[in-house]
Amino acid sequence: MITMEHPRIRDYFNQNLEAAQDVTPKQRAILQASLDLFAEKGFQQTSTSDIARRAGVAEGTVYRRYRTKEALRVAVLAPILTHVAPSLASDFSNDELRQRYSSLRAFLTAIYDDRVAFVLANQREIKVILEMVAFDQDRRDTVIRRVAPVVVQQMAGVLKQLRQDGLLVAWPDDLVIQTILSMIGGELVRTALNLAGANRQRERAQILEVLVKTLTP
Amino acid sequence: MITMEHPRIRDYFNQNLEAAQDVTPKQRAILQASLDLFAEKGFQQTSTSDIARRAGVAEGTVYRRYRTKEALRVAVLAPILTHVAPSLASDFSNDELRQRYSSLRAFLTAIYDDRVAFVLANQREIKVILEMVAFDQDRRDTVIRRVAPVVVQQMAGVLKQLRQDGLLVAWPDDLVIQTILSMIGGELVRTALNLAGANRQRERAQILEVLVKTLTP
DNA sequence: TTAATGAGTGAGTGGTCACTCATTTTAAAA
DNA sequence: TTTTAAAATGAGTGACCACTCACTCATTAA
Repeated sequence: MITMEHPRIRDYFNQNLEAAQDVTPKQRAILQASLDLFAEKGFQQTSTSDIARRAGVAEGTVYRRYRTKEALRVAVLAPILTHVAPSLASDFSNDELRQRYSSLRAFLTAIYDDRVAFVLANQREIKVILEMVAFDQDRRDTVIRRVAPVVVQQMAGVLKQLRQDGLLVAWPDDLVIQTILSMIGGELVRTALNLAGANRQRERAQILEVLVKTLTP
Repeated sequence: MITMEHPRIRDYFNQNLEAAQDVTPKQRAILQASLDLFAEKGFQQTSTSDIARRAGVAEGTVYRRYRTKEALRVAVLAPILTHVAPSLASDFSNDELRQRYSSLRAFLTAIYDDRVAFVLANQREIKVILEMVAFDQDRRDTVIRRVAPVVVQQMAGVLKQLRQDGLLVAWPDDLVIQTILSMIGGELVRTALNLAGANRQRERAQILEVLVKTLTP
């Protein structure tokens, strides 16, 4: 289901913060306010006094822990990129799950719903990451080198099995993954641009139809 | 060919400026310098004194025609969005061109090469537009409502003919276009992320193979 | 009870920036 | 040549912003 509940980065982020006992309540408020404001207005458009006001804190308090505004951004995004995001990546190599993907359609449906729900549930956080990464090739490389292998590895197992069962074309894994993610990404962009029609279910069925046709041997 | 020459937005932009006789040379220099600097450093990071210096003009001159920096940004991007970009959209409804797309593969190859070349040749200008649109839903809607119909209309003619000739699946135009653009977009993202392998030609062939398989009846 | 610690404070600082305006330059009209 | 209107100038201005620092105060150790 597209509308199913999905783990929100924000929740993991907060749990992560509460688990860290060296972070005071005010510092936690600062990190949460930063994440919110960066997502709402963008990093540049957010002033440190904005953050202090939203966190209910003096501006100096912001600078007690974080030497610069940029360091604050890193402090907000680093845990998301290192702990939170990977732990949210669906574990397709999980044996139990692998059983369920007895057909190509079932597998594609699962991935589609999972990824769409994940992105929709975490739009704001993803936006902040994209903003940081957009004009910085080095950071782009860092992020992608952390995420890409996980994605490929997660999917490799299922793809192999589907191929053995004669349910999947004999294309290289890279190409299959790129095809799936391109179609899902295209749909998400369409949604972000408000081009999606009223009937989400119908569009979902169409996209899945395209993918099934494309990836059937 | 991916490496073929492609019209650059910048060139059309300059031609557009020279055609407008009510724009003084200094005002033209200001618009050109703005586009360059916005693309190089981003809008926020570009100061009006930067623009004046680059244009070889006093800062007051910048404000003679444009009352705010934001108005200057609009003045730079408006012609690109209204005149330049549409005139650069490949005219697939052109009769001569339609003759050439006698096969689905020929059509897809043409679109792929055209769009990839266009984006690569105009990365900087596209970046400026994306930057403006990223945190502003209204502007996003404005831009998309100007661009989307053109794209759909341009392609509708060829798609109809291909379908009549039995060369294209009987899916709705929207879905076909979304599929094509998703795969091309995916490849561009892959390139932007430095994930593309050394062999561009091979990847191009693979993507086209996927699209041909997907869109053949 | 006193001393030490460190999180928190907020007025302050230097610097930058978007924007203004009194003045000068330019060039076309008279 | 003189007049005139528009274009251009650039020093100036107030607002804002990232960041600092001298100080407060609650908590904990001695």
